[in-house]
Amino acid sequence: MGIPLSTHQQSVSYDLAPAEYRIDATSEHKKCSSCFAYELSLCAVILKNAESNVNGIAGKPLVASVRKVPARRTISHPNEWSDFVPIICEGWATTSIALPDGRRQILSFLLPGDMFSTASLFEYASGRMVEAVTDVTYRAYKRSELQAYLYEYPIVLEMLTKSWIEEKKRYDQLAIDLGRRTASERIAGIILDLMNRLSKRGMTQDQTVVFPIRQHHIADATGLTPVHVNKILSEFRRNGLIEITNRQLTILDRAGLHHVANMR
Amino acid sequence: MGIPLSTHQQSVSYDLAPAEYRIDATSEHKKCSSCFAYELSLCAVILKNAESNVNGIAGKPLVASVRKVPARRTISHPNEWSDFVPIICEGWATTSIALPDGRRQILSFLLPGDMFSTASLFEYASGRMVEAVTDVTYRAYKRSELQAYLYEYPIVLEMLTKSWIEEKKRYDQLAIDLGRRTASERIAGIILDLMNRLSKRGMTQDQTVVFPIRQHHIADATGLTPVHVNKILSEFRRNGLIEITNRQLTILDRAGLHHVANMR
DNA sequence: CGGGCAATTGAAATACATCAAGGCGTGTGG
DNA sequence: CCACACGCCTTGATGTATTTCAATTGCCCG
Repeated sequence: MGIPLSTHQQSVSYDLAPAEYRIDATSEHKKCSSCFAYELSLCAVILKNAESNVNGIAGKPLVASVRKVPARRTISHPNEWSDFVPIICEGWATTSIALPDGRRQILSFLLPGDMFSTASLFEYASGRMVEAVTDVTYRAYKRSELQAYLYEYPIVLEMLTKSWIEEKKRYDQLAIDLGRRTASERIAGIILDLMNRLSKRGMTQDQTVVFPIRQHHIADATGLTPVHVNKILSEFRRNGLIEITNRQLTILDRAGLHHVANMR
Repeated sequence: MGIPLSTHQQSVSYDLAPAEYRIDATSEHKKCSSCFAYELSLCAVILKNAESNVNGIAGKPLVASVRKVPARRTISHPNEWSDFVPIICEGWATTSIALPDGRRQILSFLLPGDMFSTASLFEYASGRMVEAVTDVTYRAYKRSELQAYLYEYPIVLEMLTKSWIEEKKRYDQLAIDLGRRTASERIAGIILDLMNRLSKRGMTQDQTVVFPIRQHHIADATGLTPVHVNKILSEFRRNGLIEITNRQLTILDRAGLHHVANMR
């Protein structure tokens, strides 16, 4: 019939990343506050609360286990049960869902500061697969503790609803991208979107970023075929829009790319 | 370039549906509890709380304005500001987003008991267009009051997070549908999904339902062209899977349809 | 040095879009 | 009551964006 199969054969056995060590968040403060995404993420809120140690529960600082996963390893399986809420500290990961026959759709790329999903605060299994693109380290907060925090500190709740709304907007964009945009638009769009998110985190130098994702990732994120992604990327290069060398992406003609993306 | 334009030309001027009358929810109890979606929706929770009138805020029952909108009218515009959280009582509606050039993607069909979006409890403008398919009546709760309710009654919050998670699952499905499924799968899938949701509401008689949506709605929901939708529906009919007459859809071969949909 | 993963390219196939025309049903105005 | 327009469905012919298939290359890593 013509079904685009998954583009990435999964040869990894079920293998939960072990908690390497447990720390309380405060003791890691220095480390966290130097994180790329510090101000964006829940982490900042959590740590600041732990610091301004005034009322009841702040006396008991939030415990997070730090975990590390090598590149290309599965971090969590669709129906894996977990009592922890993970937030990325370093590296890139993907969340995706798959059809039984292997077709796969990447829902988002996870960057430092991202929770796997906002809903992970309330659900024990996300229904999604999370995979490391590069080596990844993430912090896993105990869900029950984080929830207690949530009810205790209105600002945390507020932060959460805000990021929920953000997430919804991204979903909406994803839907219209996949449903109604051409291949070039989707690919240009995803590049620009990633650039934005990276630059918010201070992870760009001028117009270039380290760009660890493979073409098959782009394919799975855009609902296209790796071959076709390749052709369109070549076209972008030919037209002087971008340049990719050595896992580094640089945008040569931002306006041009924006125009191709047909952005909002 | 080959851009599928919107399939539905919008000739409706900006026109906010007027609040026809204001009532307090308790006085409408009989009406609401006979609603198709009574047990599924927030409404039940709200009314039951209003009834079991024990502590503080329940003394002041939630006020909802009931509004009616004729078929094909726009209910709310993408950046329209509103202090109300709407829940459908009767009729079908769509939520969609559009690109500047007119391409459009339907994100979901709204049925009785559905909120426009779970996030509408927290955001003043959804970024989405909501349009009536049939005549629609909906209830608009004041956001501030509903939020107070939320913080007061844990069960309401619980209900909300549950429906949030449901919503997330639907988003995920939408993404993989649009990104990775064939036209036939998408269309069969949407039919089965609607049947499920309708039957949960008691809106089916045996295998047939009233089916007010047009082919262009299916097109906009599946990311396809009305023409192509038509061809695939014809095929379904030819193969004895479904039958559509007189705004009524009946499923003749559920197993077959399921098989075409390639469902989970 | 071999083997798997990734990128690249060309040729052929196909799923879906576009274009075009006609029909049917319903409401509307003369 | 007819004429007419309009929205919707239907169908065929043609075009094209994207997939599939296949083969080659380079690269990194053990």
